[in-house]
This record gives sequence, structure tokens and C-alpha cells, in this order.
Amino acid sequence: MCFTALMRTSELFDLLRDGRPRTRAELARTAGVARSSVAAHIDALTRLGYVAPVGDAASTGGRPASLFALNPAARLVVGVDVGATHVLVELADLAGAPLGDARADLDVAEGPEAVLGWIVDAVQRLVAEHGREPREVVALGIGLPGPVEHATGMPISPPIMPGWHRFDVAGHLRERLGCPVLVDNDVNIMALGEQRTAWPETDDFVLVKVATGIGAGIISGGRLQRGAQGTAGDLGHVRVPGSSAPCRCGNEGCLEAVAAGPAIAAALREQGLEVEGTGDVVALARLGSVEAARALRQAGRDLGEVLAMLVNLVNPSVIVIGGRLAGAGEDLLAGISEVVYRRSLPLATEHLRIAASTTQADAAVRGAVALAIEHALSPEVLDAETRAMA
Amino acid sequence: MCFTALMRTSELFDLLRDGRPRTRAELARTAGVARSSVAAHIDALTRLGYVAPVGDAASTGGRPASLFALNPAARLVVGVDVGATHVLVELADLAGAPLGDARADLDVAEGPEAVLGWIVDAVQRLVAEHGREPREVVALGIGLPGPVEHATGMPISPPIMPGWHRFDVAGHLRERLGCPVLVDNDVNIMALGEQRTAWPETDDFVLVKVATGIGAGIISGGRLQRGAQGTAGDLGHVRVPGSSAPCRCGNEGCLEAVAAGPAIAAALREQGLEVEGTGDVVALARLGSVEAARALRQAGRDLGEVLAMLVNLVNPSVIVIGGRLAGAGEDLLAGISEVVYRRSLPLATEHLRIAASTTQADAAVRGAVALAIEHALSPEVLDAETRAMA
DNA sequence: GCACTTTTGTCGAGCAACCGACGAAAGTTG
DNA sequence: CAACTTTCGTCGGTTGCTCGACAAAAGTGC
Repeated sequence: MCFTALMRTSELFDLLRDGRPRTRAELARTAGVARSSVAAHIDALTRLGYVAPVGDAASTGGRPASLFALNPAARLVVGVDVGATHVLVELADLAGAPLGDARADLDVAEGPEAVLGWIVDAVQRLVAEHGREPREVVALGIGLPGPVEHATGMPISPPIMPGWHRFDVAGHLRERLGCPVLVDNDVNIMALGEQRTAWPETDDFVLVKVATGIGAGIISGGRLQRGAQGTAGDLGHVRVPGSSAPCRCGNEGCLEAVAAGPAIAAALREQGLEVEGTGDVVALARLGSVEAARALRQAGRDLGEVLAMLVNLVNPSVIVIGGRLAGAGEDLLAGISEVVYRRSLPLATEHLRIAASTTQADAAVRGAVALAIEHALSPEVLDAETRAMA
Repeated sequence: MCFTALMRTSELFDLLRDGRPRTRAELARTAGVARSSVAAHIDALTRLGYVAPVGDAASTGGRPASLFALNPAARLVVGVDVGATHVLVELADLAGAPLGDARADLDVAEGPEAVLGWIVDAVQRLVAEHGREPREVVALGIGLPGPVEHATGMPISPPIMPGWHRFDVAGHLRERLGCPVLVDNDVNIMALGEQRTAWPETDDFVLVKVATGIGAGIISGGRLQRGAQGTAGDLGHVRVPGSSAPCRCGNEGCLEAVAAGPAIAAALREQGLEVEGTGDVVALARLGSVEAARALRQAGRDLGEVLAMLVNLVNPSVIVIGGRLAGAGEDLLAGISEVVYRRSLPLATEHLRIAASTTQADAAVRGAVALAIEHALSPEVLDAETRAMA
């Protein structure tokens, strides 16, 4: 029977996760154990490399205490963002700081073997370029543009990823790279990335990606919400009140048929403007086009109708708008805010903030890195490693 | 440094939580420790009362092994369901089995002192009636008809609970009853109750309560989703596509203004029927009224529009319809299913089940009891008690 | 009733982790 | 440079958990 209030090494490590250096005495006080015990744990963590001394504290009249902190260089992690037509691989340290990346214009429709093969090569190349060992990579996080069963690491009937259905992405990569692999939806990892970098205090967070499609990543109670089949957050085919536009999905009035990039482009074309795709809409808006501004504001209002509902259902305290269209100026955001604050419950909007994404292009890969780090530094993994070394 | 794979007493207890009796050898095998160690832990749990011997297993040729199981009678818990015009208090054992209850037609608008005072009296009376000691009550769960900040146990601007805003419900009850108090929204505890009793395997679950108002309790990834202000799941004032009916909230097209009890009653009155409130609608439907059936089916379709969106956002695997209107026959459910399966993404509806509540009136108080039990038998609480006894 | 089987309870050995102490180390102050 | 202060590293003592052993207990089968 374990009656003593014992300490797992990971508990001590958790106190150092924030990166702030601390003395042994400080740690002993907060953990409530003797200094000598802390010293032993710190020793073990130092031998594993996860913690390193970072100089001395200012002396208070006697021998200065040495400071210890998380050692980001101890291991490597990899984050991967797979888009419809691109792949981005990033090597990072345990603090999430990027060390180097590789990108390719690769179509996801080329199938899992081609895409994952390129990723494996890129990881091995990046590791070698930095003079590190492949076995130093302790986890890889990857986001895919479709529904993913997170527990098994397999895509489930992804619409734009032919050949990927039930392909064992996690197993395939783990076998070739020899590290645990965390697979998730790309909007989910964008949400994670944005939340971890820009809104770390917020436990109830939603990221809405507006581009060619529309999707949301929902973090509730501090945890990513994935749903039963991994399709949670699919805003694109929610019906917008007052619209009956036909959608490629067969239904009508879908949000995507009104407020996504192609829909806005089509609306502008009807006004006689030369607009092809999402990129042209953004370009036009940046040039100060009144028509584009108006179209974006209307798209924002339509999005707002759906987000008002999401606010009532999920009650987040922050909504961030990301995706290419978020970079087209203030109009989209203004339209959204206008409707959300009018249509949602006052109690839910009282402390609600709506903002544009700050990390933008990086968010997804940042989230993938975060996913990997959180696995690699989890108590289970850490304690297992401590035990193995003893 | 804790390198040994040690066992906390609560770990062993978790193996017995399901109520199935087991032998010491069986437990030792699944936990991966020596028989004698298991014996020591079982001993401690038996002394605390949480575990008790329940006879012998069939002999396999030698001395029969004695079986141990969770002892539900070891402690008491209380579940409380506070509605707009009623209060229900239930005393239960650690298996969640009801021992006795007390109910009162009390208006929640009478304020916290009156309502909570009655609850305290009822609990003490129930405990005495069963010849038990007040200190045997180890936790109380309570659901309130409005937004609740679960962490602090306070209602936040509840619309139908004048005088309750930021009243310290948890503190008030804890002080008078001497046990931890868990406070939550009433729809949330209904969801918890329904899920724990009827759908224990389901991690992504939604309960929709349809009565005078409309609300949802969302369980996602096995956890209740409460949101930033505790208002998550507020379906009532979501806008229904194609409706512009004025709502008491000031907006128009709200779900409640179309599909809740009063709205259906009003629709039937327009057809010349004598219908007052929600109760009359249910009564009429049960008598086989064609008009009521049609109205309920239409309400179901409107609800379906909103639930289709919820399915896309949350991706549950089960939706249960509860509340008084769920007892009015198949028409409401039929209308809901019709629209949800048409309007939601195929992937999300593929394994989705929509069903009527089975526990009905009990669900809320069952959920409150579940909340209390889960706190009382949590590893933290249990290990603390083990340590205190030593 | 006797031999055999299996579990039970007890007990001592082993061991891992925690603690407090003590001398050495490394600063500051005058 | 000496006195003082504070931390560091080490070490022995203690605690408390785990394990395996062994005899007693409680069944079965002939």
C-alpha cells in the first residue's frame, strides 16, 4: 500500500515545463519534498538530458544556487502539415522552436505512399542537415486535410484524399521513422497551434478556417474536440438561414456555397469583375476594391449566422478567424462580429473575443509540433523512460 | 526517485468499480502485482468499507477463493434536481441505486435560501429515515435550471432564477451538510444521467431536452462540455432557417419560438383547438389527434434543422431526445430524423443513432447522483482517505 | 476418512525512496 | 584575507511497500 505522498519524476518535470529556470530549493518548496529528494530527481532528468543547469542565481550573501530549466535541445520533434496541394515538414526542439523546414508542392491526391514517402525523406534529410541522430526524434505530429480517427491514426472517407481511406498513416510513419506518430485533422492542428502560441490562457477556443472550404477546430475545456468519427467542427455544410444557393454536396444553402472563396469569387464575377479563385478575391480586397469589401462583409455576415449558433452551442471565449480569406482585410471579421454579437446569447458574448489569426500560415505546423511535444513530454512517456534508464 | 511501477490503492479499486466480484488472484493477474500485495490493498479497502467479501467462488478442486466486490452500502450520496417549479432530492448508494427521495413543488424564484434550506432539511430527513449518519454522505450533486460556473459552483445570470446570480450554492450546501458539492446545469446532468444509465459505451453523446424551453447537454470525448461561462448547449435561441417567428428574447426565428411547447400550443390554437400549455399538447397527441401529430412532426423538422448543424459541429454517435415533449409519441422524433439524416454530412450520420429518452423524469437526478459518485470515488479522494486512515 | 489441491494469512527479507545531517564548496562582506 | 553565509553533494538511517515462502485452512475426490 502506498501511503506516502510520493513523487513521480514527471511531477517535478511538470514544474519546469514552462521553461523558467528554478533553483532546487524553489522546486522543493513548491513540490513539498526535501531538497535532497529534489536533487535526486533533477539528477535523473539531467542525465536524460531533459533538464540542464542554466547558470547560477544571484547570490544572497552565500554560495549562489544553481538554476535548472527545461533543455529544449534534448530531443527533436517533427510537425507535418499536409494540405490539398502542399506538404510542410518542420523540425523543432522541445520548446517548439523551429530548427528547419522542408516544403513541396505535392498533391495529396497522389496517394499515401507518395506523400508519406516524401515526408520520411524530408525528415531524415532535415535531421542529417542539423547533424543530429534519427533516434533523437521522439514524436511526430501530422495534420491531414480530411476526417481522421485520432485513436488509430487513420483517415476516414476523406473527400479530397483518394486512396487514403483507412490507410494506416500512423503505423506507416512509425515503422519508417521509429517514433510515435500523432495524426489529426488539419483544422484541428491549426486550432491547437493558434491556441498554444497566441491564446495559451484560453481553455475554450475555436479556430475557423475560411479558404476554399470552411472548417472549425474546437478546443473545449482545454481539449481538442474530435467527435465520434473525427468530423467535429465541420462548418462548411451547415445551412445558412435565408440562403438557398446550391452546393456541390447536393444540398442547398450550405455555408460553403455562400461564404467560401469560390462562392465569393462567383458573386464578384456576377458583378462583371475578373475574379477566378480565392487568391483573386484576396488580391482585389487588398487593392481596396469596394465590391470585394462588400462581398467579404456579406460573407462575414453569413458566417456570423453560423458562428452565432456555434457560440450558443460551444460557448467559447475566443474565436479566431484563419485561412486565406482572413488575410483579406477587416471586412470579413466585421461582418462576422456584427451578426454574432446580435444573434448569440448576451451571456455567451459578454466575454467573447473575435480576432484574426496572427500566426496564419504557420498555425498548422505549429499545432502539429505541439501535438508531438505534448506526447513526448507526457508523464507516461517520461516516467517510462526514467524507469528504463535505472 | 520513484522507479518502481508502484500501485496506488485507487488503481486496484478502479478494477472493482464495475461491481463485478473478483478473486484476489484475478486482481493480482490484471494488475500485475503479487497476490500478497493485492491482499494488503484489499484489506485496506475492506477496512474503509468500500470493498466487501461477497461469498466464495466455485471450488476448482481445492479451497475456494473468496470474492470481493464494490460495497455500495459503504457510503451515501445525494442527487438533487432543481426545476423551475419543483425540487427532487434523492438519496443513493455508491452503485447509484436509489434509497429514497423527497420532492416539493417549490418555485425556484423563491430564491436560494428557501430552496437550499428545503434541500438541506430533506437530506437530513432522508438520512435519518434510513437510520444512517449524516457524515456517511460523502458527496452531493445538484442541477440548476440555468447557466452554472461548474468550477466555483455558482449560477451566472440565470434568467428564471432571480436572486441566484453568483450565489455560492456549493459553499452554502457544503457548510450545512459537511460534504463536497458539485453544481451543474440541469440539462447537463440529464445528459450525464441518460448516458450513464442507457448508453455507457458512448463517449460522444448529446441529450436534447424539449419542453417549455429547449436545451442540450453535450458529452464529448467522455466529458461534459460546459464552455467558458457554462452556457454550452444552449439550443433554444439558435436561428431556424426559414422561420421569422418573434421570440421572447427579442430576436426572431429562434428555435424556441417554433418548436418548444408553448409555440406548438399556439400553433394548435390557431387551428381552433383548445390547447393551453405544453401538457395539453402532449395529452392531445396521446389521444391520437391528427393536428397534434402534424404540429409535432413539423416541430421535429425545425429541431432537425438545428440538430443537423449540431451533428456537423460536435459529431456525436448518439442523440437522445428528452423532456416532456419527447413523451408525446413518435412524431417529434420522426420529424427530427427526417431532416438530420438529410441535412448532415453522410460520414457523421453513418453511425448516428437518434432515440427517445428511456429514463425520462429520472434522468436529471440520476445524473446528479452520478456526478456525486464520480467525485466521491475519484482516485484523489480515495487515496487521501486511505492515507488518512493509516 | 485420507490424500490431494488450492487459497489464505502471516512473516521476514529485500529494496527503493525519502529525509535530515554534515563537511566541502563557493560565493559575499569588511 | 578572514569571517560569514548559503548551497552542494554525499551518506547513513528510516520508512513503507513489494515479494516470495510457508504453514494452516478449506475445499474435492476416492
